[in-house]
Amino acid sequence: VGRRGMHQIGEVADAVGLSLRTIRHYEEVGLVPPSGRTEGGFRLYSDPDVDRLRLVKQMKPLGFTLEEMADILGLLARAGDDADTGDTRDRLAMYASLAEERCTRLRDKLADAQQTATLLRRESEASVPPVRR
Amino acid sequence: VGRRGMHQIGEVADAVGLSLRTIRHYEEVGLVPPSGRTEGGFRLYSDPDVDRLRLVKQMKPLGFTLEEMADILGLLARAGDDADTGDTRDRLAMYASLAEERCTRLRDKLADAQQTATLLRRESEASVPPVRR
DNA sequence: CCGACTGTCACGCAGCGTGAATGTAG
DNA sequence: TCTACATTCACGCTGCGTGACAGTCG
Repeated sequence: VGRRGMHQIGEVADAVGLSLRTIRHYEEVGLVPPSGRTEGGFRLYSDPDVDRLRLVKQMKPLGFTLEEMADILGLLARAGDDADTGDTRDRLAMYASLAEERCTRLRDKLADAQQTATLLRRESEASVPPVRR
Repeated sequence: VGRRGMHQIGEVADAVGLSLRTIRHYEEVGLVPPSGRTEGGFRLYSDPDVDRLRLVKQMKPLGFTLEEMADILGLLARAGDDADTGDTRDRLAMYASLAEERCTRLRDKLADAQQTATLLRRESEASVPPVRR
């Protein structure tokens, strides 16, 4: 645990479950920039930064691009800060609908995956097993 | 429906739900080669070919590489044809285990996805709605 | 001063999407 | 002959993995 509640990348990677490369990549594309750096150039992440990374990780299965996620994080931030033309809410609602669709597609994929897993298991155990004993 | 129970790519794409590009790509990498061609060079897929494509599509959520899938399809074919050193079964069993693991990971992802979707929906409907009327 | 950690390039890779220009089927 | 469908390049893109080489922290 670094000074002033700031954490360096390795620590964050362990905590959140993302690779160093991924976290660095998220900075490159402006998705989750560290809120600080040490004199020598080490990235320093605040607790909110870490939360942000966690949210991104959670959001990943929805299949949004990193750019879209950045957009969403922005909207979420502005959604509380008032100054909503309502536009913010509208766009969030669109993303929410999209997310719901992706969820059902994910469910379908899970069903396919399970079917396939079952098939593989069955084929791997078929007609040979009579353990011969 | 083409002659002799053979189907051309567009038909197959519609039936299976894969893009032309994807189907062609699967041939490029040797995953699902069409079992024939017309004089002029049009790909012709037999019904078993189509089943193969369907299986691949079903298997996709498991996250195997195209190469691994080709391997698996080969094993499945040899699993019935006898001549099993038992090796075929063993490898299938390994893939089955892998598949089962991937399934639980998929379930986790689905859970994350749903959580996120719920969050987005809530944020998009929070505290503003008093439709002002 | 050493070892663990981190930094920046920069290339590689899978799995297609997306034209462009051309040929085939019927 | 016309038109819908198909063919082969071949480059583009996302999201990192994977070194290589060098500097920083404690």
